[in-house]
Amino acid sequence: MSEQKKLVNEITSMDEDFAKWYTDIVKKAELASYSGLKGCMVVRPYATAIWENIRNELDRRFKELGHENIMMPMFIPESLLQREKDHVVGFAPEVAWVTHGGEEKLAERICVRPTSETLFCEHYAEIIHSYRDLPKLYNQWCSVVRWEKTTRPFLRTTEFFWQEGHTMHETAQEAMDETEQMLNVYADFCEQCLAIPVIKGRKSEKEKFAGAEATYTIEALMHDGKALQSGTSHYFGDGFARAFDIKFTGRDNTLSYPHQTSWGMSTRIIGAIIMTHGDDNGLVLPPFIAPTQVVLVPIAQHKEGVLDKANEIMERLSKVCRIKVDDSNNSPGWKFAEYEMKGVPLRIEIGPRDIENNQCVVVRRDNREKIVVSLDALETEIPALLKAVQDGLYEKALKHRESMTTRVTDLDEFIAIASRPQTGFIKAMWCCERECEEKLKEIAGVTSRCMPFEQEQLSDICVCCGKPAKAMTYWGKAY
RNA sequence: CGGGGUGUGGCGAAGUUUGGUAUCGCGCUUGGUUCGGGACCAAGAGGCCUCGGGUUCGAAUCCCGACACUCCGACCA
Repeated sequence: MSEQKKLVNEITSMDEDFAKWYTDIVKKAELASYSGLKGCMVVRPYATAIWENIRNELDRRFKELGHENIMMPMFIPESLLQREKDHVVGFAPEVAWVTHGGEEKLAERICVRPTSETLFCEHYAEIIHSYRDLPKLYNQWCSVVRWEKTTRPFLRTTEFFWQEGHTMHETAQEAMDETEQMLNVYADFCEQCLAIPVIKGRKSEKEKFAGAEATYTIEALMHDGKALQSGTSHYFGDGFARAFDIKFTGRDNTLSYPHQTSWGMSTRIIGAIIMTHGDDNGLVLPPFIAPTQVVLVPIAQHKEGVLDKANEIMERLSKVCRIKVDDSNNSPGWKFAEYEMKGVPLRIEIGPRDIENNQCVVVRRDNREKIVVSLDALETEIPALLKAVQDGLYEKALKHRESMTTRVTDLDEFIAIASRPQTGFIKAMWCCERECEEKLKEIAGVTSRCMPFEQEQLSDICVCCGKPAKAMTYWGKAY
């Protein structure tokens, strides 16, 4: 790729300054712009359309598994937030508070939801009375607010959009199964629809959600060798149920506490798409979620018959893909660059010469390959090429992750790998003690990403302290 | 929250050291010629120089303060 000429010179190159490259794409591809309030961004129509595609597919998958959507209030009274001790301690530092209604000072402060566990619990306490009321499988699409100190578009913003699933179950086993099932939904979605390979695993005690018994995660590796948590699923046991006094009469006619889960994926995933697939010419979108999958650029469109042909092709192809014609007065070269920057997976060029030969030129965004396609074969060729792009992106991302994953058994080597400009994933054995986790953070600057479900025995001892190891763990620098 | 950087038409910048009529490129509007990798010509429109104080005959420029963005840390799903 590096030998390819850089055609879009408005975007800073990745190697030069990755952070600037990222914000350049966010701005130039018209994904987001800043609002007047710190950390709050305008999600522009293009990014909104991407999010809608993500959302529709996830929503479909959730419902297929029996989940129902619900809409909770955005405000939480302080007393309610404080019901679960670990939870409030975890979130208090980043909560936005409402103190006034109009001019009148409120008797009790109200928090803008940073997450909605407490609201769901309050509601569940009201509606769950019998084992016959279980399970409750609820989900909501909403935005939440966390007063972050450092913000970046999509990756960390004051307000962000997400979905949060909250479920209640009769038994611990059922809840654990749900936790795992939803993590798998996220992982499959990332790999199949977004072409982002992920590592599934469990978070350490230090990294787990405030109030959870166990937190599971899918971790993706970005182009710069940093990790991004891309989705998360928690098992709560009955901790919240006890704190919120949610009880039901069981099959044996005794009172029990239900077992709970929660799981979420946010607009942060758009950041993951940018940083997994993007290149120096801009965004590269996986066809599955691209708002426009094919852009048709007419060449010499003022000439007789060209626009008619273009519209005819669009008409035909709109039955098999999301396609649009750009018949604006910009030059073809301008259009090529523009849609590359916006990451449109395929471009069709059609001009007088093509029409004469009953063909068109199709160009892939991911590898710039130019393919001459007969106009008669478009309905089969275009979907096949879209699939090829989708698969190609996944393969490329997987190869990249593998090339940046290092197995380490020695502490000095660990530190050496961690201090490279692009750390990547480090796989190493760990005793699972917090002391070693903190030490590795201090001397190598990495955090534990997860203990993967797929374990390997690299050695018998912890890479840090030399005591017996309990789990092979992924380490890295994270967003 | 600590340390650095930046803030000038829609976007990107010059001008700030040494105070003196607001500049350039891109974009935008109108008309015309173009059209297979960011076209060209001509004529136009558009600026409380981030905001608030201060110094001065005079401030984009000097001083004080605020805010925002951004990078590096810390924190943080």
